[in-house]
Amino acid sequence: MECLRDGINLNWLDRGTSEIFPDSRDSENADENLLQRLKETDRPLRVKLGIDPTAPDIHLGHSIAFRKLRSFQDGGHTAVLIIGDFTAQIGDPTGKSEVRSQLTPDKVKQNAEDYLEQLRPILDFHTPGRLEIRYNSEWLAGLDLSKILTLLSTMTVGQMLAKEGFALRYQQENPIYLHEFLYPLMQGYDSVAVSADVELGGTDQKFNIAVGRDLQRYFGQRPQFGLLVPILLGTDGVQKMSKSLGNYVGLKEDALTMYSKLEKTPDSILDNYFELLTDLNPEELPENPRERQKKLALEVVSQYRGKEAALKAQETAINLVITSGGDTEAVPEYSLAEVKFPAKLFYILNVSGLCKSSGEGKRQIKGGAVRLAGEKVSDADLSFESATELYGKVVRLGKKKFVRLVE
RNA sequence: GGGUCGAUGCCCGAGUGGUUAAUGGGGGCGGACUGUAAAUCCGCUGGCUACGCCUACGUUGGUUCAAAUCCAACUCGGCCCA
Repeated sequence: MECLRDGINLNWLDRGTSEIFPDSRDSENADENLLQRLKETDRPLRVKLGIDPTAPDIHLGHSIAFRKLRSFQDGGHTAVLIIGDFTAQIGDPTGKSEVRSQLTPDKVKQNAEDYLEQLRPILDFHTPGRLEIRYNSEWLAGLDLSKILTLLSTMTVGQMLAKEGFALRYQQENPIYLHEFLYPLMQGYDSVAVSADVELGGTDQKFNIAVGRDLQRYFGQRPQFGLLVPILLGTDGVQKMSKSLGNYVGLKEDALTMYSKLEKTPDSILDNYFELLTDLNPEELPENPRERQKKLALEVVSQYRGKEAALKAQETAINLVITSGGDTEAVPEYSLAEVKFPAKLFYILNVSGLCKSSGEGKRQIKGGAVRLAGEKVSDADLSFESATELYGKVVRLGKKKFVRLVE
């Protein structure tokens, strides 16, 4: 992924790419063949990627598009990050999406900063000209009604209803609000506002990106290319990765947590994860599925937390299983300072975050899931008189959740 | 605006006056097995430091000894008509 003009090496373009459109691979026409366009261009292309500042943390699922964006950066192009502070108020109707809470400008700003912070390991923030950050309220907030009507008049209801999400909801007789129709148009207008040459997005963004092309054409611009990346499946291997489903790996999680989640990646999606989340050559991966899981976990954690932390997480993870808490160094700590004694164990399970509630804590003990300093606890009402007797001990829930109790 | 149907626990979905946090499925969590996987089997699946006390079937009132179940108004949705 070297140079701009004689960029012979464009292999990165296809890795983990789900679809590029328009897609005429044999064409010499740079308007319908992105590869051709990349070879011909005499200036950095403007590669747009929109982010939604409603969710403060991002996970590996989001990382795919950003990784692709990084590839463009490394190829000498300009990443144009659009922070959808304005569109966030409407909510992308892609997916189920319901009423969105209105975010205050401050909140949006803070989310955006958090977001950018998490992207540091992925994107090139330093090389001049490689990154441009824009807020779409800049051009959307000031649109007047006549302009909005112009936007609206470029599409028909039939076209809107062709969008997968809408079609489904319409068919299932679920409500579709009129303002939701505006979302694709606003996102499309973003492309006009920043003169995008390429827009990246998940496959679920195809419609919106296509609208961008239409609008650019309408406003006399050269239409952008759409480059779609797959939606990453969650660690359950079935549903898409999402925080609300709990099958995610967050970009700002600690090394051990990330490692623990990744090392149990289901076999069925392991190859997929390697392709989308790493740059490793499939040929060079270990044969043994268990070793592959470890390799994946190590590799991905290294990207975000550094190699050293990743290796340490791996070591800790292995030790934890073997010794049930022998090497406790990397285990998250929980301070008992706030706990009032005498205290029940199920209460500690709750406040330390191991369980969602005291009730769950009690149930887990009954179910034989809880160990204290390696010993299985069977008394659901086990209580402790003082904190000192617990200092340094590791509480374990199930196989992979640990907390070390400290002063 | 009119008519009509609907709103149940994370999700779907039973229940239509009376033990009981409320059948069942999914999902989730835990146990066995294993490769800390998949498949399979089993258990758990409102909250509270808890022999008891709270809060729950769209909202608010009402009828009743008793209501998720009956009544009224309201809110929100679907469909049909305009």
